[in-house]
Amino acid sequence: MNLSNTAQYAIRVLSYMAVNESVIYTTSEIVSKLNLSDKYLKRLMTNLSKAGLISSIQGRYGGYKFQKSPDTIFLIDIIGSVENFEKYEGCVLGFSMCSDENPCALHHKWEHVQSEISDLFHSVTLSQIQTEPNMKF
Amino acid sequence: MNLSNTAQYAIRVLSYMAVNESVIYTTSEIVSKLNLSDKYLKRLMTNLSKAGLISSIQGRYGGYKFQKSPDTIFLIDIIGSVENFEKYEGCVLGFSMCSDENPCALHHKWEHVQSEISDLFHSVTLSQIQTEPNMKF
DNA sequence: ATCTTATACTACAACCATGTAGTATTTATC
DNA sequence: GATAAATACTACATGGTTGTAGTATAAGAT
Repeated sequence: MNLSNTAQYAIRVLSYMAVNESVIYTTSEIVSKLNLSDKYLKRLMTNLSKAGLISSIQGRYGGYKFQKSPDTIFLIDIIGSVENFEKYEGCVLGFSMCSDENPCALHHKWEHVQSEISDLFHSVTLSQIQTEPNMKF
Repeated sequence: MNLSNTAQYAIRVLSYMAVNESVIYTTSEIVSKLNLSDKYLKRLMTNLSKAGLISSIQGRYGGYKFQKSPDTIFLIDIIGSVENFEKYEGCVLGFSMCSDENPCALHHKWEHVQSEISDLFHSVTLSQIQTEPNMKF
């Protein structure tokens, strides 16, 4: 599906935080658990805060916690907060106008798959993501 | 779905050529019909030739024609000839290992959609793409 | 007030996809 | 053989994503 690395990180981080949704997480804990770049994660967390998904607590014993309840955060909210989600919903061949009346070569074949992709991202919330023992973050 | 521009171009060009599969097409004709960059298309055509999908005819009255019959060219062949298709089939969160036993956060939700995407690209050939009067290339 | 430990900001580097420019090569026609 | 019309090749430019480095700022603990 080719989500950007940043979007993948965002989903992984928030999934991890959603396991205990009221805990305050520091970047150093997230970095050690998810094994990703420290500096890059910090920037990402700032962006997720600005997007209103989480809130930051500065200073000693600071960190990040959810600003909205995980059951109100949809995958599209996460992805949309770090990149333009439209690139995943527009015409698969890149046309700005593509419809049943004036379709691209793949329009009819692709229509059904596209709606499944969109439905999933629009309907799945953070709290609906299964947390099972063997799950990786 | 976020195919690369190059992959989108490739599908559009070959869809256009498939309408009259035995005709020799010059880059200038394709450029004028599909309205894309002349130089970039030329490089793309060279790559599609090297990939074995089309063959080039140099010199005067030259151009490009199909090397394989359009009904033997699957979408995955086209995309795979210009970029690494695995990025569309791997784990949606980017893990190199992701399975039912050791899944990522989205694994179970995504599984079904992923198989629909893969099925489509693996099963649809150029000749199966509908050519209707209002279709755009 | 000062120290410590967090996040916030800004600048820069590396890489890849995309696109442009110019030259070289090939081959049918004359 | 010379010309014309096509593809092939090489180098460079641009922009976005990803990642790194260093400094600034905030706020609790003492």
